[in-house]
Amino acid sequence: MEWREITRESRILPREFYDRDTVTVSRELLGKILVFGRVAGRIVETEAYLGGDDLASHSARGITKRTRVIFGPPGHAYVYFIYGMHECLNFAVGPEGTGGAVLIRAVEPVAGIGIMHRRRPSVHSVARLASGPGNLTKAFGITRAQNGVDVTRGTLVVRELKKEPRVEIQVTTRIGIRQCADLPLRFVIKGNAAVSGGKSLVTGRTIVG
DNA sequence: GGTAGGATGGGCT
DNA sequence: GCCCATCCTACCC
Repeated sequence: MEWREITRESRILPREFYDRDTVTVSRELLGKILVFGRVAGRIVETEAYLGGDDLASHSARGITKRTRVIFGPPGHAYVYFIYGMHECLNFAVGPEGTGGAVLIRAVEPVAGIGIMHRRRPSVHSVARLASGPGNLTKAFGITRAQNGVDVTRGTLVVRELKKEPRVEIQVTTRIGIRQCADLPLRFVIKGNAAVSGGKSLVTGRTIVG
């Protein structure tokens, strides 16, 4: 897709989009266009991390220096560092003071594909460039420097195409967690090649087909 | 096609 | 000191 088409035929998602319950926002982010600088991709995989009782959420133990962004106003990026080498992108959702967040796990590259290849020289498949939360941030150049930024304005935004193709959503359990591992809170565009784990979905049990 | 294991550092108890 | 919302490589079918 050309940049001209992306900017002309879409609008930046407003704060109200993010100011809703975590599952709704997680589902509706599928098919939207994530943009950072000169790189863009279509979101194909998300996970919901609820506030309150969801022990898999970083927000489960309350407000700390790390988690304060999650409890802040909706529509801000929460970027955290994990396993000593990877960073993961989330959006704070729901009203200020609540602990909901959406993890962006994979996008299908749309623009800036040459840049992504340069950042990930060992990857030769376009669909794999930003497939998985750590791969996505590496391909996009997103780091903890983006933690806390407003994603309704600026260089890191999500855009909604005016003519958005209908997507078929598959729901599974979340990947790579131990607590609350049986909750149906992972959402993918069914059959999309950029979904992490490939087409088999073996790492997350399918709840709704 | 598949999986086992190691790299690596910050957050929190 | 232990846990962790990961990924890559090596190696084996």
